[in-house]
Amino acid sequence: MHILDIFKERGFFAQVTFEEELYKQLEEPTTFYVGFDPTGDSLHIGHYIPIIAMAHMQRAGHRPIALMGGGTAMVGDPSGKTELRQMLTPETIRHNVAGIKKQMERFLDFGEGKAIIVNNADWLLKLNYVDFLREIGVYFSVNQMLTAECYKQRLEKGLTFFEFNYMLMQGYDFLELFRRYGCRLQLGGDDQWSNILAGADLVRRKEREKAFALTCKLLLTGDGMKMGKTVKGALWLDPAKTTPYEFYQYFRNVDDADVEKCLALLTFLPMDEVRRLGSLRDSGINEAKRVLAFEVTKLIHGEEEAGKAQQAAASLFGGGSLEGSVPTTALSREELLEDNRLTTLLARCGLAKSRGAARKLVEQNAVSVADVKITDVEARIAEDQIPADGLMLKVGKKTHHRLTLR
RNA sequence: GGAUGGGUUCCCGAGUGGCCAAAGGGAGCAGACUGUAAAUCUGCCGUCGCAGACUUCGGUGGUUCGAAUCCACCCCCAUCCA
Repeated sequence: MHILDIFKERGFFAQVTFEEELYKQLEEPTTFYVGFDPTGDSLHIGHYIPIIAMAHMQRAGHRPIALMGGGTAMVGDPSGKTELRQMLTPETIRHNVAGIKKQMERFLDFGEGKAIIVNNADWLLKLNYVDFLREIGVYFSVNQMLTAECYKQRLEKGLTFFEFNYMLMQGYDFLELFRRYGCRLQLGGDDQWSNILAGADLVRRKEREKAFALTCKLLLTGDGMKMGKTVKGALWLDPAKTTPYEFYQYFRNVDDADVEKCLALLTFLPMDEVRRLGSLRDSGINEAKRVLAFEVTKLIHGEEEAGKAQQAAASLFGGGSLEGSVPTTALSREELLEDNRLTTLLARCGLAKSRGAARKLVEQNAVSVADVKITDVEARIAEDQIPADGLMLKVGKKTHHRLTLR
């Protein structure tokens, strides 16, 4: 099956240039790239679709380049956000790149010549302003740029020249990658369409060579919101930032309407299976959600962690003995003796932001200790109430936490 | 550089001297209902907290018993003109 048809079938496809030509191009091994902002040392679920797309491409015999935007991060993409980015130090970028690469290795084979990882700071920071304008600037029409969707929105709110240049920088990346590695395709989220187009156009004009742009649908919830936001912020791929259990739970709880879409985009399950699971209705769709949560967690954290998360979820929600991995906080005896009020413990375990917040949760009937609802804000937990395998704290219906003594 | 209109709590957006921690909506959290879903209804929703205290309305100073609200200067944004 042609890779573009796979993309279409699984719902990746958003926009593409020269579709016919690209079909032909992709019949032979092609080098392509996806850009990532190394603004943090972990990827989150928003980065995940392009990564999966890269993996599909690599499986189809193409060579991916993961471009770290160490240079472009110094300007910041104006599409979407209004704030200026923080300037990153080279050390931070190196640290972040290392972290991100590690996560990508689960999906991409970085073996000899199979995939490339580069940082655009290597060429962008060396650029000379006048040379750049003369070489690259001449190929950009301001009139045309202003009609780009990403700038149109900003024209209402204000756009600095500083940010306006972002598109040229990203365009230049494509040109540079074409020159260095013969890269002919840039892939990205649909919000990157204008920027990607700029690069493909630049290669075509400057080098008179074929270059293509392809964007993937963004991971949106049924009501058009960006997916992957949780109480704690983004849904991270780093287990230290978002535990496998939390990760699993996020997908276990997606909207019915989003299940099939997520299965197609986020897993490698065959489409027949995806369609079967997606067609389940009412409580039957819970099976689909379990599969979705397990598969995605497996891809990111490995089968073992996914299994543990699934077990934990099953026992917590289905009753029965507790197995698997539930977030746990270990307290020393001294800490417990110091202040054993339930509200304090909830705050310590991160189940509430503060004692005040914990108090409110208790008042609202949200807290259970070892499956017993606690309504007394002054409740205390004695040492002998904590079994060896830990005391289960529950906030709301879905947040479980284990408290143990060291 | 000039003229005009603006900058309010996570977001949108009311508020023009005390009744303002600040309407309303959204988001978020919790409760009920459910299928660990959605929709709906209810409560919470600046910070810490038992009470109560403390900090916010672009910034800095000022007027006043009292300022998000009045004055001065400054910074930022939008629109139009140069």
